[in-house]
Amino acid sequence: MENGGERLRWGVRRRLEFIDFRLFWDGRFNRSDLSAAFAISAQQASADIAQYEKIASANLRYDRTEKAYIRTEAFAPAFIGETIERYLLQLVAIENRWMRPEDTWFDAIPPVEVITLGRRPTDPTVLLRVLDAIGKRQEIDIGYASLTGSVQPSRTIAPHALAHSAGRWYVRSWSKDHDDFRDYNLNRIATVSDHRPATIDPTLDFEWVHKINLDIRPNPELSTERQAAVAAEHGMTDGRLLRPCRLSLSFYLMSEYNLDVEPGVLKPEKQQIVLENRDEVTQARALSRQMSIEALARAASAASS
Amino acid sequence: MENGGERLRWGVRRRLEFIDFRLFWDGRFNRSDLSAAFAISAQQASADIAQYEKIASANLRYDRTEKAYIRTEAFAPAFIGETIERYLLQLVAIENRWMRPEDTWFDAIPPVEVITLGRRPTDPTVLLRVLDAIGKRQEIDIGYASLTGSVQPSRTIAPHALAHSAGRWYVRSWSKDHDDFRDYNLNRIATVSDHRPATIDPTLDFEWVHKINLDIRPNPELSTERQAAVAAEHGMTDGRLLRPCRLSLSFYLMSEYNLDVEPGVLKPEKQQIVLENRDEVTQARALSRQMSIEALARAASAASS
DNA sequence: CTATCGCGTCCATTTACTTGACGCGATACT
DNA sequence: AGTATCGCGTCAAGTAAATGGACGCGATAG
Repeated sequence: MENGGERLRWGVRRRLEFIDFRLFWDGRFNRSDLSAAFAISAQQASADIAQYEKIASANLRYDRTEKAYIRTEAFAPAFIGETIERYLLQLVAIENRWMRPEDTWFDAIPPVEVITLGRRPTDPTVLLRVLDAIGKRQEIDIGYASLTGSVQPSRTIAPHALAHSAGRWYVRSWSKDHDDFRDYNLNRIATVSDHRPATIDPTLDFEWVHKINLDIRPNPELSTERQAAVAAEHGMTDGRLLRPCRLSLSFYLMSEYNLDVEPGVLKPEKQQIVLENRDEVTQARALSRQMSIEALARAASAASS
Repeated sequence: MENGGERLRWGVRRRLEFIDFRLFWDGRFNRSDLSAAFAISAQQASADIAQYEKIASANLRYDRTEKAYIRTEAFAPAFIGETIERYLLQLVAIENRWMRPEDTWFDAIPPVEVITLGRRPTDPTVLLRVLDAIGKRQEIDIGYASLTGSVQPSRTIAPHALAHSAGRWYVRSWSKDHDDFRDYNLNRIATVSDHRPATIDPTLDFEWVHKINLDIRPNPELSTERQAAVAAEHGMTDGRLLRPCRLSLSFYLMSEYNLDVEPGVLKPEKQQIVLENRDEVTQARALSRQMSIEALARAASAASS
């Protein structure tokens, strides 16, 4: 039941996947659902259903009074397999208005509540230009939505990587105005105007290049029982979790889990994990940052001489 | 250039979308890319490319030395349109190992770094049983991974909704053991064994049913300038944001943004927004919870008499 | 300067899919 | 009752999609 035939044409396979999908999420589907979703004739839909029945006959039965195919108790996904997370993400995207329900296979959207403060959707053109600049090592002029709302006149940046944390997208870039490396919020870049070959070397971004192991442990102020629970939840071994992490990104992870707050300030429930080597991390970050700035200054003076 | 012909067969349309996709993300693609991705012949791939050129000729040109179709400056997505977020989410999913790269259209995964502590992937069977129970108003017996690692013997719950917050999935349910409504972490439900018609009324879950407006403002301890910035970032009007929210979910939102911390405890940068009506919210939540418990008790005694 | 590779295009053939028509069982209408 | 309707399944004939095979072309590698 697990493997859903390899020798099917791509299109047919997608339609059998659709059947699998609807059986999974709704427990039922129609011949007309199938023909509507793929704009195929009823006859073809019938043929596809017959095919699906050949492969996974135990998964469904037709109910004449319901006028629909109903999932059986024995149902086991034959096509969508382990890709459930994908659809869960789609639900989140739909609720956030990043995706239209028509672009998914959902019929009735399950009763899902997504709770977040949201963010601006990403502008395709901006993303494209940024990706290009990263791939081709270009510097670009961007219109950056200053946090006060107005769009600042162009700043020049040379982006070299994209990062995602806590639902936000960041562009790791060299900044011409400041002559150092910084993070720009992707969704705040309003426009990308010009592009030229980049002049700086992204490997000088030590804060990005260098990684460090975050030494994460349950908050010792929690009860022993609760500490064990936290350890289990994060898959710790021997009560600690070593999470390798770029220095510049450690900031976001620390921020997300309140690892950047002095122990004792927050109630332990608000700070279930703590960062054992917090000082080491912040110092390494500051040091790398300083080294980058100096390296950039040296590179600039070498170029001008 | 915007609309990409409606009268194409579904399969062909997907392949033109693929061309659009690869042009967008990689700036280039091959005939062999196309035939490999969809398991079609080279001839058919050629035909598809010709079709794409007919619709959006300005988007690409063939480079003989590169042996590939290259995106032009004038490129404007003709098929993938505004659904960029979808692919950004796929990148996150890939990095989190929730999705395999083969299940997406990405060739070279863009240099994306996803920073999170991760979570267990969702078990399809568990999700299916839970969704069923929600849709058919059933109560189920679950094996819940106690936080200490061991799987607790079965508890009975009657789930009635799914919620997502800060990357985690919750199942809002009535709990038989406690005779009240609680949240269960979906990824900690290890097994779902039996199911029976539910005996309780989910509308008694007042903490879920009742909504409240979270009155969110920039932290007044920030500089005026920075406050304006925060206001802009969250799309506030007149310096405040009213976010309607189920009482039970307000907990997660407050937790995510440190709205549940007393003002003054954290540095303002760690608490850029504050909840003006925090007391109102916590009181309303406690009250609703109490009302639910009493209503459930009344219902139980009425049923036994 | 020949071997190789990827593209484009001609052809005949196979397969997928459509349009059209008909019967069957379950529900809804009068 | 009877009859209209709807969704399913299927047979048959026609069309569009896709394949396998063959050939020429330009660019690159040895």
